[in-house]
Amino acid sequence: MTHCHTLIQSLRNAGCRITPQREMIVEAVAHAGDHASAEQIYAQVKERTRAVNLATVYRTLDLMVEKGLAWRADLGDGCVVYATRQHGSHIHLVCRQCGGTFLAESGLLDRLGEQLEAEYGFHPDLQHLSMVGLCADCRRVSA
Amino acid sequence: MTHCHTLIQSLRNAGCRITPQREMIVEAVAHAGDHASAEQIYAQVKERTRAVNLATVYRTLDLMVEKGLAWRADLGDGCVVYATRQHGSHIHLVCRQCGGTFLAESGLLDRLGEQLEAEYGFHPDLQHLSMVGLCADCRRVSA
DNA sequence: CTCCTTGCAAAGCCTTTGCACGCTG
DNA sequence: CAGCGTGCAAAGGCTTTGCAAGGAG
Repeated sequence: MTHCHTLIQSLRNAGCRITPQREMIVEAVAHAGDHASAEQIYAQVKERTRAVNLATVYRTLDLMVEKGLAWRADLGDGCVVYATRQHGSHIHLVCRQCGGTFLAESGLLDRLGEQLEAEYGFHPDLQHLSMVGLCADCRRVSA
Repeated sequence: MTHCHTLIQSLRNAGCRITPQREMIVEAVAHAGDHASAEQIYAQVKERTRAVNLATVYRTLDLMVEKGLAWRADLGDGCVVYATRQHGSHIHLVCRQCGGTFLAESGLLDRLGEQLEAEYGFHPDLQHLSMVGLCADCRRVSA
């Protein structure tokens, strides 16, 4: 995983020590796809070794966010997920009925971002965005 | 507060019993302005009487949301706020630096909502929307 | 050799729940 | 009077923290 190397390198450059735990956690986040919770990262790492503690996962994730290597997205309902930057920005569509999450192009947001910036001076983190609502399936059912 | 009467009446019509606690909590939410946390509602009610429990506040807020009398907005970071429907829809702009929250016209979202609906079949709750980012002040400081 | 990181366990925080009593309708 | 709603206290889930031992640089 060449991308992991970049991330690890960034951590090293930031003056952080590289431990086996950190390597595995970073790789897990990078592999995790669009988003993964702390618990999911933990589970993935534990498949490779028992020698990792959940507290360490939290600490490492915080570290990655702090160093700008990953995003933390709060999907609401206490559901927090992490993703490496390379996955790019997108909107998390969270269904309030079935709890499912879907992804949408964040290009839709460019215009909104510009407007917020122009009118309010507020610069939104579009990578972090999540929207609650009803997904297509649940709308069909409740209709 | 005539609006409170409407809310109370709605509760009654929904088959709920009207207790002094519920009246006070409903009034507190209606007065609370654009948004208030459970804790803030609790504090506001306690100013009038000691005879209310935080658990009751949570239960009543849940009830109001369930009956469609209030919105629950998850601002991220475990910060959850409530507002009565009369306050209308708006975007919560949450600054990740200073923690401040600002309001923006939700009209900006109409277009986005339509697009999400057309392209993904997803119907977003625009009233519930919050966006994390950097506010004008914090951008100036960190620049 | 220094001191950053880790594991463990305990504490925290916010929210929910079980239960018996009390009040609404 | 029937049974919903309340207070109290305890449990719950997720996350953070303190501390001593261990490993990176």
